[in-house]
Amino acid sequence: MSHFGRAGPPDIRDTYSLLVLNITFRTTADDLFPLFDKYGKVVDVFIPRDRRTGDSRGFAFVRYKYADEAQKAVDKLDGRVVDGREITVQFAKYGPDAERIHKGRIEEPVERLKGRSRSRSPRPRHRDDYRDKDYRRRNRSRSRDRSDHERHRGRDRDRYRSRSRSRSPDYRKERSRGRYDDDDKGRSRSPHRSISPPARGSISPRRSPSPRKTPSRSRSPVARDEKDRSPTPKSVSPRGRPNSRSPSPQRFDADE
DNA sequence: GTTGAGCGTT
Repeated sequence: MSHFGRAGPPDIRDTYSLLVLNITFRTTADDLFPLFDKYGKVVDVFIPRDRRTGDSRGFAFVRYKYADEAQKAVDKLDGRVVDGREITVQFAKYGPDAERIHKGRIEEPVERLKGRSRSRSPRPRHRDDYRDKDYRRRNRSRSRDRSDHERHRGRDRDRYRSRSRSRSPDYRKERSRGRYDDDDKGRSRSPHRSISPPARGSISPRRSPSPRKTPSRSRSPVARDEKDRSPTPKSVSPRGRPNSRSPSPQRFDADE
């Protein structure tokens, strides 16, 4: 596939990694290999792609055997138009294992800085607030696994939702906190109001299309008690049958 | 089918 028939990094002992950016999404390692191999000995060419879709991310890693050749390739291929797109070739700053890289060369792993190496350079936010870009950046840094439930669909809607959740409560606190607070309090303190569904302001994480048919069992035992007791008060005898229908007979013991 | 700043896999 992307690799030369190998699965994983071949040998990064003395290789120089080059980062190729701005490449087309259709460009594959096979297309870059001959291009980079012309300027030096290319050990391996890897193009990070999505694990689900399998699409290229738009950048590739070209590993050279010698730094001089890599430098030459950078100087020659940097700015070269590939597949109708100007690619950007530069030395990789970070290694696959977050190891220290000196001039694109992967140096020996440093135990002391290993934990700290994770902290990448704090790149300034270029765009104002791109949702798609943001999720990609975060996922790449934190988790490689990202959901594709909404990749190119419902950007406005998603953005709104995200904003609402992302926004700190303080933001709306100044605005609707007073009103909501009052409402919440009145709703919470009012015993006559059983359970009130979240009108708005609170979105349920998951909606159950098929509600349970037995809410009285674990919902409100008191209601059941009252119901049972009403029609058949004799049935429930605290003395005759201490624990036959009582949901919590321990109470009696505890009470005593 | 879409996109475009960035740093990687058995």
